[in-house]
Amino acid sequence: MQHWEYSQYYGNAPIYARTGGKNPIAYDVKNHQITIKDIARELNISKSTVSRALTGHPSVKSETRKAILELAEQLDYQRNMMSISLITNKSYTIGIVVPEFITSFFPQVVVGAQEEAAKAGYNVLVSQSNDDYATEVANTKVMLANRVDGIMVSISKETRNFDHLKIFQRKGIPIVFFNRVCDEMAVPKVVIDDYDAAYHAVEHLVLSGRKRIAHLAGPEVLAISRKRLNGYIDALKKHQIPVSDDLVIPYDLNLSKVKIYIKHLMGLENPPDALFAVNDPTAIESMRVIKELGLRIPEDIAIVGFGNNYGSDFIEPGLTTVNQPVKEIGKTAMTLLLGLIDKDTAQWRAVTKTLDTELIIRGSTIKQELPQSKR
Amino acid sequence: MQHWEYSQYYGNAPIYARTGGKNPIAYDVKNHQITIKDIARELNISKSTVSRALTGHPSVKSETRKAILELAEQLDYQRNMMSISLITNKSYTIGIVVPEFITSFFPQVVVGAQEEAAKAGYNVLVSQSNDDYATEVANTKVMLANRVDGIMVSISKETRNFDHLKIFQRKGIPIVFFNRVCDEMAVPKVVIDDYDAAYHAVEHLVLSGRKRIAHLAGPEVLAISRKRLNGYIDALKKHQIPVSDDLVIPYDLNLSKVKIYIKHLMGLENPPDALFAVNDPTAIESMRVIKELGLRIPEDIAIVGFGNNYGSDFIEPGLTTVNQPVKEIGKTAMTLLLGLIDKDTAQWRAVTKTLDTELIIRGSTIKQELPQSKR
DNA sequence: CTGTTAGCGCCTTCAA
DNA sequence: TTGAAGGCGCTAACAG
Repeated sequence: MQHWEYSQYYGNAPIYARTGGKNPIAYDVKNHQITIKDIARELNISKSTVSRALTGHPSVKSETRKAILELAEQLDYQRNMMSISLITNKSYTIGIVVPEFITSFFPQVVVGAQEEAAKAGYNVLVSQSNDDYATEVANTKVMLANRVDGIMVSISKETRNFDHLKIFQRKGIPIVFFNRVCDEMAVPKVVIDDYDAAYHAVEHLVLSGRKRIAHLAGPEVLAISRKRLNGYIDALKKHQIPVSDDLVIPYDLNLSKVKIYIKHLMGLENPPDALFAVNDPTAIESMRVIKELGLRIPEDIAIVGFGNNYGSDFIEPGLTTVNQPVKEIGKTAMTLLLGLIDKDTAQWRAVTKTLDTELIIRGSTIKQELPQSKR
Repeated sequence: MQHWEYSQYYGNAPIYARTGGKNPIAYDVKNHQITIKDIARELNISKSTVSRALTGHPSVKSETRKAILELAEQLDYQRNMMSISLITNKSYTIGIVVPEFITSFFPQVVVGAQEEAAKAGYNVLVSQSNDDYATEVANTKVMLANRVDGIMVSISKETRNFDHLKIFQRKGIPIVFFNRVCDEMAVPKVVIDDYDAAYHAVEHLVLSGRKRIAHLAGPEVLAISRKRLNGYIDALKKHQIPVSDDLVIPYDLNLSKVKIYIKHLMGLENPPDALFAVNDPTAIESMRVIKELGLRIPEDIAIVGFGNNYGSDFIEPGLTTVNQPVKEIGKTAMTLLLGLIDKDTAQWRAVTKTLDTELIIRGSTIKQELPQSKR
């Protein structure tokens, strides 16, 4: 039996040394991962046989195979993925491009996507753009340079030109959009039914007796904003409530501006009795400002958000909002993406998966007995 | 390593077909990244010359160089990092191991680290363990298999055995711990002064007149928990307040158990008049339960959290908590880590960087006029 | 069943 | 200033 030992000096370069063999060998561990060559040399057989044994090829004498596998385990051999990548021209890496990492939404999507990717042996490279177009472009270049096998994208609020993403299409690298999608590209998308969710959210306000419902709308560039706006409009129309331009505020998702808009709205001669905010952070910030103005929620004004983000349950009153299956979005997008890799581009189908949402009703629209709803 | 500028054609479709040359060539874009070989063949010169020109080696006739660079730009040549990795035995990838991705803390740390890594041309591979030991071990194996050049680690709450991390040390792959560090490993660490921060947080409670201060303490395995506990104890001692075992609740960071503990505490014959929670999510959940019990914050019981997480400013009342420089933690850890890469292990120094914290006082400890403090 | 050879894309001697 | 050859670690095709 051979005997291997590690030197215990943490400060010094750890030496991987073998004693007692016919040819005592010493691997400087730093910069020397065990290779097939090492195993072949040690057992005095050819590299190809070692490779075959390690890859499970049947044509290896069981005796030889056993010796190889044993030694490999002993030496803690790990196949160098770089060479594989070089051969297959694949990186086994998926890029994920998101606009931000501050709210819990995108991190959670990434977690879902990650788990799916891991199952298939893929790694995930995440980049966030701070909702900045130039950064997004730079990030996608990095993805390209890293030869990602596919990308999952949610665009920044500034992105109007999609050339940096079309490059991927051209190179045959599959793209899947999620959440904030690009309408002009015919690629798979994972979304929720923003229109429908918004419609129901606003209808909920109407049915609870509100007549003047304001909307803090997101940037028009984002399909997601347009759809939510349309849902808002159609819900009002359906219930014969006039859509007033005064009450629809276009806004760029910059939270620091919410205060201005809310003060403006509440200062109107005929202020709104409800607010539908394009997302939860906006809704939450609105609530803060409204409370600062000394108004009561939901008595003076009801609030509905969108996203069921972290915090929307413990703010007071609890925020009525649209829940979306966050992890599921990540998983679905990744599954779609992995399905496209290694497939001929001719077979790509621009499917759009629409996941279900659910309106979660809390104290910001309906006065509740408890300080807030149970979880 | 030399830098190579890429073409900036955003608007035009970079076409991988060149017309008008003596041998018009067209590359099937799918699965055919432009290589040095392509350029050499096209210009009818040797591959080595092309390589030299692209890497900025001076010994290339300026005429030849120009032709090469031009064609490279035209064809949008991008050096294949895999071959470089194969040669240098480096992946230009840093692994980051975190316990969770739900609260904003770790995502923000990752963003900070990412930015630093990108500057140095490194990519970042993130894995989260869901605070599960087995997952953490599996994730580190993935890091290893991917030949990361270094790892940044914050351990899970279950991790008591560090063999999976010591492997990196042995292989000469640098490690830097942050936030939740491992005391028994002599490697660089980035932390905040948990003891000091806890001390001041508790002292703040004492100075505001509280006498019976409870503590929901984190798992003893985590140094971070022990330090916060010690800060708590010493602050009490300093002010001649007896430390009562009844008021120190050991808890495993599982939020669903908070309710039990709070009910227990508030049901005591002599209930606490203040609570120091080991982190913000715990503090926030405690506030929820306390409000459910019909008690007032801060009149009946004051609350202090730790972390200044997302949400601690808009919960009501605002949560007094310890702010930590989140992005800075990521940046610092990454800088330390990058400094170790390519250095001889003998030169590694187990420095510990301690970043400054700040106690943010809000309505959960001091009654405030406004619904909550301004941002 | 096993060994030899070639090649993935790139860089780096060595030679011209 | 340029070209040819070798090698990074691995797999696959082709011989034995």
